[in-house]
Amino acid sequence: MLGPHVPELRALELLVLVSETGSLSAAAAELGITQQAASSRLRTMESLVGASLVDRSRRGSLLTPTGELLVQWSGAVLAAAAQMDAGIAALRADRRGHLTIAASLTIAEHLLPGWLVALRARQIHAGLTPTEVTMTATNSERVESLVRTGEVDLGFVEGPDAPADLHHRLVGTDTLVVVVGPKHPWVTKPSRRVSATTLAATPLVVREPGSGTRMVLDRALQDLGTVGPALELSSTAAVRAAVAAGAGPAAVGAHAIREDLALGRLVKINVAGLDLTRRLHAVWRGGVQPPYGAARDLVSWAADHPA
Amino acid sequence: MLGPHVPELRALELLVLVSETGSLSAAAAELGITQQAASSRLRTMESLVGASLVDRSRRGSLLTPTGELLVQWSGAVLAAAAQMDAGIAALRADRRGHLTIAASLTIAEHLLPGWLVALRARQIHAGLTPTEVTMTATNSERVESLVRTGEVDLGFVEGPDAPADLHHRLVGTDTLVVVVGPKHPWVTKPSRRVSATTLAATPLVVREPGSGTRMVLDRALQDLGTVGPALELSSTAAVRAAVAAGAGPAAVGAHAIREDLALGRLVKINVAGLDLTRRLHAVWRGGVQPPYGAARDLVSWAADHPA
DNA sequence: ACATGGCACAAGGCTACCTTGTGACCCCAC
DNA sequence: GTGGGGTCACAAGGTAGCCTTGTGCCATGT
Repeated sequence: MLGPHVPELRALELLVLVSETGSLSAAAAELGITQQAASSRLRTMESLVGASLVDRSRRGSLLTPTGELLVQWSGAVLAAAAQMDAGIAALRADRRGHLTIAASLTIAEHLLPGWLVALRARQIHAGLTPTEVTMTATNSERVESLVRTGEVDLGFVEGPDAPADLHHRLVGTDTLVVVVGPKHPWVTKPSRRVSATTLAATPLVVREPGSGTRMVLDRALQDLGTVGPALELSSTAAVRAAVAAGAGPAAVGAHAIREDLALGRLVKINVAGLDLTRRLHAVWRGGVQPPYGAARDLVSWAADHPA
Repeated sequence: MLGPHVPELRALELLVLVSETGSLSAAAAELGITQQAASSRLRTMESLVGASLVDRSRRGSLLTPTGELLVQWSGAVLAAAAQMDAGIAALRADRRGHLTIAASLTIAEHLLPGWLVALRARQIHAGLTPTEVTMTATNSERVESLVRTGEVDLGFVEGPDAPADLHHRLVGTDTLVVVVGPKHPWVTKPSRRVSATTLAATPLVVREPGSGTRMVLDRALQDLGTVGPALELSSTAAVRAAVAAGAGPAAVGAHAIREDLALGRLVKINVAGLDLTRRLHAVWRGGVQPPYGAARDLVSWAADHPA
């Protein structure tokens, strides 16, 4: 829950613009509002935070140290918001004549928005008009089929290997982590370590077949003889909740549960000798190179900037 | 600049709460507003984003896939906002009877808010009432003096070494990066590499004396015979702007210029054989252990969770 | 001296939000 | 079957916040 002293995004944006332009009226002009509106918005923000943020003078405005601090913090918030903006823009974009992408949920959530922001920034920096991108988020299996049928220009999938019949390029890897609820018996094991065979013999909370996470897990356990799942759910959030409630162990992407681990809602279990590496690939049809200029840029940026 | 389709923080928060509680009215209750207000807020958010985010049913509400995606993105935005909230709370807190902290600017900006959020979460998780923290952000020199005079309970400083006459504990390290503007002659050097002596013989854009960044730089260059600075500025933002405009090279913390590097506003230069490591220390007066329970928790959490 | 640029104050209108009141619907328990 | 608890939507009304227009002041610079 957010306290009552946090300004809204638009107010933070204004403060950052004031810091960059050194003037209230210039910042207002950038936002397309009047100077008076900016002045008042800033005032309410100052009374909200409880400190003066801007030193107004007759020839411009300079931030106070507190203001600078807030600008830094706003930077992080607005960077995340910019990623969301890119994601929303991709969800909204008109589907014709633009670059269409399908991505697995993990990639759509955590990686793709950042890539889109970077692509856009680079295009603007190069004097181009930014490409409009349309994004579909679905599981890896369906992403591959969308690429095969040509419904999208470019796909991003996750799984143990690259798909065989599509051109691809590795754009990242991550590793699944095995977690249990805080009251699970494994929590008391020495160094919280269990063997791969123990894991394979335990009913797990898993994602639906066709998801990259599920494929990696099935592949890792296939030689150990699997037992049926305890529960099969179609979103990571549902898996997290089920595991926290004690439904059984699960293997999930590390970033999705960082906060749960810190708060003790979930506990990480070490599993010896099990390869839970998930490979993230860009995939496309046709030539060896990704199709368009923008798609090519996006793929090479992604490949060069692992998470 | 943020597009017009990004909801405000409160709206995002509502969506996350709906996702967690599975009910519009429950989410509304948590926020202290009526169910109708929540319903309308959600509606405007949906028309803003241009997609339906929640499937309303007679017994609860479930997010659509798009809604889930937005929740994930909101997670990043709200996490950053929570850090800002913690920071603002520390700026606002009443100074008596609470834990008072002074921190160098870098730490106050990038690290401390996260630590405060974690401390608060752990205290709540342990059933304690969270400690109110008061924070002052200033340069390392003044932080040390505030700790010495007892005006604050705990300090966080950065510099080449730990301060000699205070108890301390290492809570992180980072490395300064040498950058120049995109049109600087060094950009064309092979592998963008210059020698330490070349750097020492060049007038630099520096922070004011007393800042940790400055101390690290002075210390690293002291045996090479320094030339006077090109410009002396009292904030990292000012340094970044000056360097980008071509005022000369500067050494700055890596995280502060990540975006500038990606956009090509600044270019990183490799300097051979120069130790620009900055050590981040918690410092306190009195016993070998940090004073209070909360302060001790904070320090050990910080030490155990490097950035 | 006068234009320019920067900010604050004041008044007015509009919009958007929130609250109260109400209705429809479903599930469950009795 | 029927009433109670729960969910959400619709409607009406008030309020408050925000934005715009209009104005004044002051410093700088030409």
